[in-house]
Parts: sequence; C-alpha cells; structure tokens
Amino acid sequence: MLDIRWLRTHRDEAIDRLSRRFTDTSQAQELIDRILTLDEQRRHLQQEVDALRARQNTLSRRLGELRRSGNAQQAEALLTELQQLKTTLREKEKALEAVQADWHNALATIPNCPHESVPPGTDESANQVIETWGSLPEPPVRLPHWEIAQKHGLIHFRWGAKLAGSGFYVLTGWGARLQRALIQFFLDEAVRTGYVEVSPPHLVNADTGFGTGQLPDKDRQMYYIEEDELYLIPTAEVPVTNLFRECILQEEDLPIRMVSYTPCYRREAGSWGQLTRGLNRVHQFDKVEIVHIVHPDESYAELERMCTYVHGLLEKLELPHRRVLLCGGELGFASAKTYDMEVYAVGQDRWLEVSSISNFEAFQARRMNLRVRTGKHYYHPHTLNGSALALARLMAALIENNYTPEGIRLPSVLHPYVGQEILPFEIPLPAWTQN
RNA sequence: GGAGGGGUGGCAGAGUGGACGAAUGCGGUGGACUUGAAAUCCAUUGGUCCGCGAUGAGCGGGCUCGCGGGUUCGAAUCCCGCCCCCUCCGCCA
Repeated sequence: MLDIRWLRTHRDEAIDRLSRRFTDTSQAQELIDRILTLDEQRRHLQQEVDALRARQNTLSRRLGELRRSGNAQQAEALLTELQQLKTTLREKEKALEAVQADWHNALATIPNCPHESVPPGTDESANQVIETWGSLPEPPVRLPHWEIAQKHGLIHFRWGAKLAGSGFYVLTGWGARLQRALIQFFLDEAVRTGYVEVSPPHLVNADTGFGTGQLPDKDRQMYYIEEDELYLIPTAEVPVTNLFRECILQEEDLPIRMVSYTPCYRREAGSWGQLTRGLNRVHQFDKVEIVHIVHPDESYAELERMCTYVHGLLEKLELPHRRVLLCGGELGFASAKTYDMEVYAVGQDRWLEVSSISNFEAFQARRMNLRVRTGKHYYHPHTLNGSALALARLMAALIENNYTPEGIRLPSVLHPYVGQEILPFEIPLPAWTQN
C-alpha cells in the first residue's frame, strides 16, 4: 500500500515512478488521480459525518440530563430533534461508507512505486544483466534434466501427473535424497550466518494474504480452500513476514533476519508450453526463503547484502549464475526493486531463475500495519525477502550441468549432506519404480 | 464435532443503558526530595481518522472495550452472527 499522505503531496513523482511499470504514463496517471479524487470525497464526507456525530453526542448527553432533572417537556422536544438527526446521519454514513470502500479498494490495488534505479519497461527485454559469475560448460552431450532424471530414476513425472495432474512430480531415490540435502545445506548456511529459523503454517487466512500483497492482486494464483477460507502459501514470505502484522516493534529489535523452509504452492494458471517442461514450472516446489525487516535507511544496502549472500550459496554449489535487475513491468505487485539470480542449465542452454530478491520498502509494512516506535513517534520499517534458494529449478541445473555417464557429480559442499560424491547410476531402483 | 468458561488500555483487573476512553494497582515518562540510588510525593501516560496550525508544538472533533451487524436519542454494558483462547468429552498423527 502506498502512503496516501505522501501521494497527496507527491502526485507527479508517484506517476513518474509508477510509469516505469507501464508502456506510458497514462495508466499510472489514471491510478493516482483516481485515488486522489476518492480521497478528496472521503475527507469531505468524513467532516460532515463527524460534525453530525458531534452534535448527536452533545444533544444525547443533554437529553439524559433533562430526563434526570425531570424536565419531561423539553426532553420530548429534544428527542424529536434527535430522531430526525439520526435519519440524516444514517444517510451520510452510508455515503461515507461507500466512498471509503472505493477508496480502500483503489489504494490497495495500486502496485508499489519502483525505485528510481529500476529501468522502465514492460517485459524481459528491458531487464539488465548486472553481473555474471562462472564460465558456461560445453559438454559433449546436452541433455535436459527431465530426460536424465527420468532415465536414471531421480524424478517420476508420470507419477506426479497420476496423483495430482500435470505440473506435479515425484522425487525418487537419489533425487529425493538430493532435495533433502539441499534443504538441509541451505538452512545450515543461513543459521550459521545468524538467521533465526522459522517453520510456519502452509495455510494462511485472507488478512495474511493481503498483508504481503498477494491479495487481492494474485487471488487466482493461490490455491484456495473454500470450506475453511484458507490459502496455500505461494512462498514462505507470506506467513513469515506476516508474523509481524499489527505489531509495534522497538527500534533495537531491528534488523530482523529470518530463514524459513516451506513448500510453495502455485496454481500457475495460464502457463504452459516447452519452457515449462520438467521442473521449470511446477505447482509445488520446495524453497528456503530469507526475510528481513530493517530500518528504512538501511534497506537498499540490505538488498545488496542479500544478493551477496545468495551469490555465495551459488558459488559454493559451483553453478554458473548471473544477477539480473528487473525492469518496472517485471516487478511483483509489492516490490520497489528486485534482482533475480539465474543459474545456467546447460542441458536446455537456458538461464533459470532460482532466486528473486526484493525490497518492498514500507509497502508491506503499511498493509500489515507494522510499525517501529521511537519515543513518541512511529515509522514503518522496510521489508525484504529473497530465495536462498528455490529447489526445483536448482536441481534441474545441478542435474544438467553435472551429468556424466556414471552419474551426477556433486559439488564438494554437498558431499557430507548426500553421503556421496556422485549420484550413482549403477545402483538401479527396483523395477516397480518404473510403473 | 459436543458441553462449559473467557476475550476491557503496556500488564493485572473493575465496570451490566447516560457524568466511561474507561476505577484501582503495576509498569513507562517528566519533576520534587537526595552527593547518588532506593523509598516517598506530584504530574503525566493507548491507537487511529478528519480539521486548524508549518509535514513542529498545540488545540478541536469523530471512531476505537476480540470482529461484524442490530436495538436505542444514547451501548464496554442489551440482542444476533463470527473469530480466538482455556477446561472437559469425542475423534485422531
């Protein structure tokens, strides 16, 4: 949620920054001018209603006094006046209520203003590759992970489809073992770095979905359980950030740095095709997420620190990767600035997004009503989060880049976690796994 | 799922239709006393929206006693629905 008071005095700046998300300024201008108009109306009606209520309060109190002093005649006259006042008040209140609803709805559906360093643009082509690490392997054979994994019993795609439908998969044998090792490795790294580990519910209510900005924006992208009015989390960001919804923190509580492993559930409505084969786009994947809450002056330095941390993980995994600055149109609804970390997957000859690191500034804190107290004053802290890291695609890259006829070679950092230096192919799974 | 009890300010805890934004205690802040501290005394102490004011201090008004609706001139208080917590029963990893 943007700050309405800031919008009142910074209309042009807001339009300028918001325009980075669109093809031209007109869309941003419409959004901003609509909320400013509604805000005018709202404040005007509020004043009228407040005045009527003040009068009602005064007269009601007087009526009580008259009754007590036994002045029945004057009391009757006052009662008639108050009954009329009540009618007009109800009409005004209704009008105010309607405008307030529009006002809230309009404000809640405006995306965050991109930071000034965010390039304008509406699609991938406007993204900027900031930095690339590692050299791209050039193996004699390039195989996509779904072929390798299927043939050698790491992943069973048909089973996934059978159990839940397309876009689901079942890990088997060494595939399942690799995933478990990666989760453990990422959590250990984070805890060693000083993060506090959090393991939250995978189902959340609508207030929680609203707090981080998934609702109402991403309504159709989340799985919804109607009977209990609960959403399956699309990322740990949602429950972990919302731990602080409706909270007042002390300044010494900051910075808060949390890490959380959860599965992520995403409907991915409308996505299909060659680019979504195998593990590239699935309805459920595992992810270790880091969530930070920091002082507003610190948030952009913190964003860089998070990127450095994620880069460190990828380096330990010996994967070629690059950092991409997203353009305005590619930003998520709540984000002011986002870097993606992409890993090169040689079998597909493609860069796969394995981490998305964002600064939401005060956008989420405002939605959640999260504040920090300093003496008599309050401010909204900045929230950030990033994947560290997302597993399905990372496994895809590990499998493709480290494929040998004997098995999948593992980076040394994973050896203790897997108990192997290689995911060997010569130990076959039982025949029934081919069902 | 069933039965019962409960949800009031930072905390504890009164309040069952009007003088209640809310007694009292604790805590916090400022001050007096003191070399300093403790004790004591005095004052002050929630959030939010709107207006005036300089985006400050301050002043005025509205809303806020789990949440939403209703009754009433007037609701913390009465009625209805929902949520959460506790106890017992049932079910269950």
